[in-house]
Amino acid sequence: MALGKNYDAQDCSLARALEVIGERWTLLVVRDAMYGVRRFGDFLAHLDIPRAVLSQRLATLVEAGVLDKRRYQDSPPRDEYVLTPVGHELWLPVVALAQWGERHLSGTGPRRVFHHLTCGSRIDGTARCAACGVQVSIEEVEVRPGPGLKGIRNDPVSVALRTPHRMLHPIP
Amino acid sequence: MALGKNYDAQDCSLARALEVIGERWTLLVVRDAMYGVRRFGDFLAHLDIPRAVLSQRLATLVEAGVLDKRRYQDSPPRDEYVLTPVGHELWLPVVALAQWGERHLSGTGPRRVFHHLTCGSRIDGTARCAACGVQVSIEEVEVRPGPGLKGIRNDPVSVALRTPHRMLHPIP
DNA sequence: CTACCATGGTTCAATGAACGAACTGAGGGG
DNA sequence: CCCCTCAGTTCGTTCATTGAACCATGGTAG
Repeated sequence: MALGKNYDAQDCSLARALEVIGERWTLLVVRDAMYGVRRFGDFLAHLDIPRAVLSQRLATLVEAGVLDKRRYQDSPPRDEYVLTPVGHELWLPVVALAQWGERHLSGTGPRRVFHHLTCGSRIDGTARCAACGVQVSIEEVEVRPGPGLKGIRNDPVSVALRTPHRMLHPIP
Repeated sequence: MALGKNYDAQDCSLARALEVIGERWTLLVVRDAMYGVRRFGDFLAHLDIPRAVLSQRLATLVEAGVLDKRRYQDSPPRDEYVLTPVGHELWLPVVALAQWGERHLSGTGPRRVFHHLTCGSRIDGTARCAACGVQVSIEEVEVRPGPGLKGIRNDPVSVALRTPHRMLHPIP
C-alpha cells in the first residue's frame, strides 16, 4: 500500500508517531535494525523492498532521530544505520504489535521468541520478563527461532536468525 | 500515504499485524473506535479522511475481526462499528505507540491522558497503572484532555473528548 | 593501466492507492 | 411532494510504490 505521510488534522501523539513509523515498510526496517541489521544491502535482501523506497525510508528515520547513519570504514567509504536511544524505545510498541499479530493472525505459533538474556525466560507483549517480572529493555534481549518459523528465506539475515541472536548486535 | 497491503515475503508476526493495521488511516480508525466512535459519519468528521478510504478500511477491519458491524436501529436502518475483543487487545500497541510519539515527537506535552477508572492514577506506555501496578485493560480506562491539547477541532467527537470520557463508551 | 566486481545509491516508466468532489439510494419529516 | 440525513459508491486527478536499468566510488586481479 501507499501511505500518505501526514495526518495534519489530527492533534494526537499517535498521529505524530504514525507520521514517522506509519509509512509502508518503515516498521519492518526498524524491526530489522533491532535484530542488528545495519547495511543497506542487508536490509534490501531481507525485506525484498525496492531500493528507492528503502533509501527514502532510511533517510526519514535518520531525520526523525530513530536511526543514526555513521561511517564505519573509510576505504572504501561505507556507512551503517544504527538505532538511536529513541529507536530503542520503539521496542515496546514493536513487541506489543508482534505479539498481537502472533496471537490473532498467525496460524502456526510464534515465529520468533524473545528471551531475557540474564535469566533465559520469555518476554511478553509488555516487554516484561515472565520470570523476573521486570521491564526488559531491548539491550537485554535475545531472539530465538520459534516453532512457527518456516525458514524459507536464504538471505544472510534470515540465515543468521536461525540461531539465537542478541538484539542490536550486528548481523551478519 | 499509501501503503501497499502485503508483506508476502516476510515470515513474521509483525508483518502479519501490519497487513491488517498498517495501512494508512487504519490505526487512527482503531483509536477512534477505542474512544467510542461508532458511526460512519463520526469517523469521517473526526478523521478528515476520504469517504471511500474510510469505507474500505472499516471493511478490512471487520473482515479481520477487529471491528464488528451491527445494526443498532431498523428504521431507518443504521449500522455501527464496535471493537471486538481482538480489537480491545490492540490497546497495548496503541498506548505504547502513542506514548512514544508523545515523548519524542510532540513539543507540547501530552494531548490526552489515560487514567485508571478505579483509582484515578495515570496509565503508562505498558498499559500499567502507576499506582496499582497492575495491567489495565481498555474497559477500565478513562481519557482526559491533557495540557498539550490544542482543541481546534469542532466535530462532535473532538467536542465530547474535551471532557473526561470512558473508553469504548459511545460518542457522542 | 585496464577490466571487472561490490556496495550503495539515483532515475524513470508503469502501476496502483489516496484524494476530494459529485452522485446514489434508502428512509424519514414537514 | 420536496427536502434532509446518513452511508455509502463512482470517478478523474494526484501522488506513492514497484522494479528494472543506470551511475558512482573505490577496490582488486591480470
